[in-house]
Amino acid sequence: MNSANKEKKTGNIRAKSKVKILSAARTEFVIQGYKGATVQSIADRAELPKANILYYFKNKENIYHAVLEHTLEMWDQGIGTIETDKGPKVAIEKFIAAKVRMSFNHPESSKIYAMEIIQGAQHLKEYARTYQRQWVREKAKVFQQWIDNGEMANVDPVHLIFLIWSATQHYADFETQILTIMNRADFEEEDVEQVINFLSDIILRGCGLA
Amino acid sequence: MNSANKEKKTGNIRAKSKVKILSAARTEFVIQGYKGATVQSIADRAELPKANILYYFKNKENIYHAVLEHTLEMWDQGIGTIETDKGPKVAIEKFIAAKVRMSFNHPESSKIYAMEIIQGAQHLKEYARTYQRQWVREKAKVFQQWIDNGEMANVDPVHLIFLIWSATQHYADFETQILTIMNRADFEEEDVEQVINFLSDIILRGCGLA
DNA sequence: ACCACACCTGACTAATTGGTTAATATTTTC
DNA sequence: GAAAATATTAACCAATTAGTCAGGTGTGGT
Repeated sequence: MNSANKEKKTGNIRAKSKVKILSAARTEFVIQGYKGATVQSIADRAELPKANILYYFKNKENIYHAVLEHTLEMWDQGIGTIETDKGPKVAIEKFIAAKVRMSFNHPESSKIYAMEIIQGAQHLKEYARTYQRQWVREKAKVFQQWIDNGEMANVDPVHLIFLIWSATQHYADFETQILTIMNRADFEEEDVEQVINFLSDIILRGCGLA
Repeated sequence: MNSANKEKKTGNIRAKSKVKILSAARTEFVIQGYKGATVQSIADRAELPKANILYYFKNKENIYHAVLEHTLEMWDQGIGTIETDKGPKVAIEKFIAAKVRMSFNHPESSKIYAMEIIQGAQHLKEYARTYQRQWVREKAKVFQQWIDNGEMANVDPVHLIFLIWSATQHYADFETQILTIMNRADFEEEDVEQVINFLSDIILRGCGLA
């Protein structure tokens, strides 16, 4: 038996447990914060004994790192690439739509990430930080070309990315406040589309792309 | 001597200590989170013995509540009122400017508030939550009238408020990320004006007010 | 059957931390 | 300047919690 097969078999139960633990951990870290979330509370939520958690993850920080990494992976997969070959309007529209859907479908990941940044990104490795710098610069360069070609209004591309970023992320991070203000218990499917339409509408017009 | 004078005198040292403690606490709560910030770490930052902290504030939760309350007061004072008597353009411009300045001048307050909301607003009293609902509804009503009068584009007023809120708040909460992306150590005075101009420009145009 | 290895977990420990207390010092008031 | 009120602080305690460990149980391969 080669090592790939072995991994697949013996890793099965391992993988399942890890997923369960990480899911519980994500929730606990959001609600209680890094220090406030206890290994015991994660264990309780995952319905596993505490020692079992620490069998799969060396320590609490390791769990947190795994949660963070998962978030970054998902972010990269979901919105890492912007479709730039059909012009600014499609690019912005699709970017907004993808990011809004991410916010509504995975609010916890967004929240974890937000808290990490707010607290100074102490756990984020250097490469994760500079990676984003590269990402933004790359996209900004494309926007700048569109501006130079007169395909969209002359707005600072970097700040435009911040704007889209913040406006979309807001629906995940400030979920609680938004629901309170809208006097609702939960978001519904049509809310997602409404937000996408609203943001696309106003931001496209703001970019002279109406 | 009347009680006002008495308060003024005996409250002097008390007030000074409290300010020092709250300032230290604010920083600690931002960096470490509620559970992560220890009374000792607050004491160290305030350069006071721990027991002295607990002489002025019954317990840790009390300190946190005081920090939160101070934040809400400042928010209300700085941006509680929108100047609505000069039409939508001035109203939006001034609101954006006030909120951006708040973000750049008091990022820690914004961060504390953001973390509180992200974690489910567990410490926010009911009145604080519903107060904001009233606030948003009131402002939204004004926007709606402008829309009905054809003074601005037909955009959902509530989501417009969310948009301005998030875009401005972002510069406080995601300070770390933004500085990294812009490859800067700190913000400067001209950054504030640039952000105000950028956001006013794009949002006003988005609202058909260019 | 049996071996090797992965998986599981109750019980324990050392360190941290919120909060108390009681004794001392300083300031205010008259 | 003495009494009263306020402020200060070291020492202590009970509770919580991250992480260890030793002794299990299951399981797949031969």
